[in-house]
Amino acid sequence: MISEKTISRLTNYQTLLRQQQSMGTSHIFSHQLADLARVTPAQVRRDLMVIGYSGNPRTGYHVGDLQESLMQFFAFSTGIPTVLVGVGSLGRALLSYFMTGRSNIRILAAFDTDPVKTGRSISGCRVHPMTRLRETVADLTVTCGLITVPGTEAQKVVDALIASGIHGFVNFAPVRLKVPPTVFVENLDVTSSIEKAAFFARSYSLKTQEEQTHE
Amino acid sequence: MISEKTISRLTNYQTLLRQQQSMGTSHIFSHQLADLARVTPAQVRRDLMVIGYSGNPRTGYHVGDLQESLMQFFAFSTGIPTVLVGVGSLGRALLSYFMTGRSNIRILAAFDTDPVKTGRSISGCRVHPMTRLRETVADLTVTCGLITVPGTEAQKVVDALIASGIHGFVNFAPVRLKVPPTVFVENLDVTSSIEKAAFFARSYSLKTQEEQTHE
DNA sequence: TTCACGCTGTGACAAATTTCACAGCTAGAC
DNA sequence: GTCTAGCTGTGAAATTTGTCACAGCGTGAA
Ligand SMILES: NC(=O)c1ccc[n+]([C@@H]2O[C@H](COP(=O)([O-])OP(=O)(O)OC[C@H]3O[C@@H](n4cnc5c(N)ncnc54)[C@H](O)[C@@H]3O)[C@@H](O)[C@H]2O)c1
Ligand SMILES: NC(=O)c1ccc[n+]([C@@H]2O[C@H](COP(=O)([O-])OP(=O)(O)OC[C@H]3O[C@@H](n4cnc5c(N)ncnc54)[C@H](O)[C@@H]3O)[C@@H](O)[C@H]2O)c1
Repeated sequence: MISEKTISRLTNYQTLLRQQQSMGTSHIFSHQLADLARVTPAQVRRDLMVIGYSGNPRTGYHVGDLQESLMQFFAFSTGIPTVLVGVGSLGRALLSYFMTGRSNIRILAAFDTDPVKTGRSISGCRVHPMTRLRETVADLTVTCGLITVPGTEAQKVVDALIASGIHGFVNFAPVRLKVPPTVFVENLDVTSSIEKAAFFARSYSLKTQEEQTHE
Repeated sequence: MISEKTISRLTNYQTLLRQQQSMGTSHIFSHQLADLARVTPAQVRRDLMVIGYSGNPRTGYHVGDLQESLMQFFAFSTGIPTVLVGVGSLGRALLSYFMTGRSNIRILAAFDTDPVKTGRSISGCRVHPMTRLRETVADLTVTCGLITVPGTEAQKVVDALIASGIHGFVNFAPVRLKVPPTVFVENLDVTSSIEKAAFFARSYSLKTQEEQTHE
């Protein structure tokens, strides 16, 4: 079994490699990739073991080949098909970002209960009423659902999407969803992240003050 | 030293306890809180050790007292003062969400380089030009900076905020920032999270198919 | 051709994190 | 008062995650 952390780092390497390739880098050493990703060289080498790509002791990793191996490992060569539920302020921000495709993520359709929002397109993405979820999703082989509805609605929305056959979610609502073990949920709780940053900010800034006092 | 994971869970407990209290719950057992947070009861008890609050074997934890202890541990009784840099589509979504304060997070000011956006208020938050960053932040004792500028700009923005004395950041740009060890950065990379969810979605759905075949 | 340098791949080790399991306690029953 | 069921707090074990360190290899130099 392969850990979440490893997957996160591997997707990060993918992004960094794409950048490097566009800058004309043809080969890269583990310590260089490590610097970019802010991890140790040993970590990079260990992570790359799991995808089975081998580098060369003298020239390092071939950027193009490594990208190819990563692509194959993730099997996302044609982009990641997703749907978004909840076309509020956050939903619209995500649509405007991902519909002007700078990434390999494709938002194929959006859904909302509000009749004011349905029937038209936002940032080039069609917004459907929730009643049409099942039939629309069935046609699309969607890999991942983006949940941007209020917290109170999130559970029923995810239940409906699971019933339509989706196994992966990114949940922006500040609630822990209840899902079967065959479904993966990545929670992106902005509030929680700010609280975390604030906690460490305080503790780091206290540490800094102490050190200054001791000198 | 206390780990990031523990802090994340503790902030989550805080949110859940707030909800429980508003529902009239006066006491809660570790296994109940664990169910809500989707962790094990032992995990809850171990986490609560670090804040020094003790429960009662017969009645569990007193919701009000525990919240009080958490408040004191995090020292955020007056809310978390933040500033936001980059009033684009994502920045505006965050402003509209946090300025209609449902949480303890306060966005005290926003900044942008675009003269079209500066000088006015968005969702009740004043948007300043970047040139006024230093003086404005100096007046405010800000704990956390929210970075919602394009990836290419993120490093210079964070450098400027660090120079103004901010030690904590939530970074939405898809780049790894370079910061001194006295500064904490929480990266919220939406693209990366979707890729992660898509990877596990696929592997879970393959597993499901296999099991069905084996039967 | 031979050598030496500096990298990769990986077994072994170390650290961090989670879970186990149980002593000790406490409120209610009787 | 005494007993007991079922919780908490916490050492110790287990598991997960990251690092070390070095054998082995490929390349360019001589
Ligand atoms: N906006 C932010 O920056 C921000 C920040 C942190 C967290 N969040 C979270 O993200 C979620 C969305 O936030 P928002 O600010 O976009 O809210 P919003 O109120 O602007 O939008 C919510 C949208 O969901 C739709 N909706 C409601 N119930 C629905 C249902 N059952 N099915 C389908 N659609 C439904 C509404 O019609 C609306 O368009 C919330 O859970 C919020 O807590 C948002
Ligand atoms: N919008 C989304 O849903 C989304 C999703 C994933 C990631 N992101 C990331 O979040 C960031 C912002 O995204 P966005 O969609 O809001 O972009 P945007 O282009 O809509 O907004 C960026 C804002 O930053 C301002 N800006 C540019 N350079 C600046 C500087 N040096 N100092 C201060 N302000 C500056 C611009 O004027 C603009 O208002 C980007 O890094 C993007 O990759 C956004």
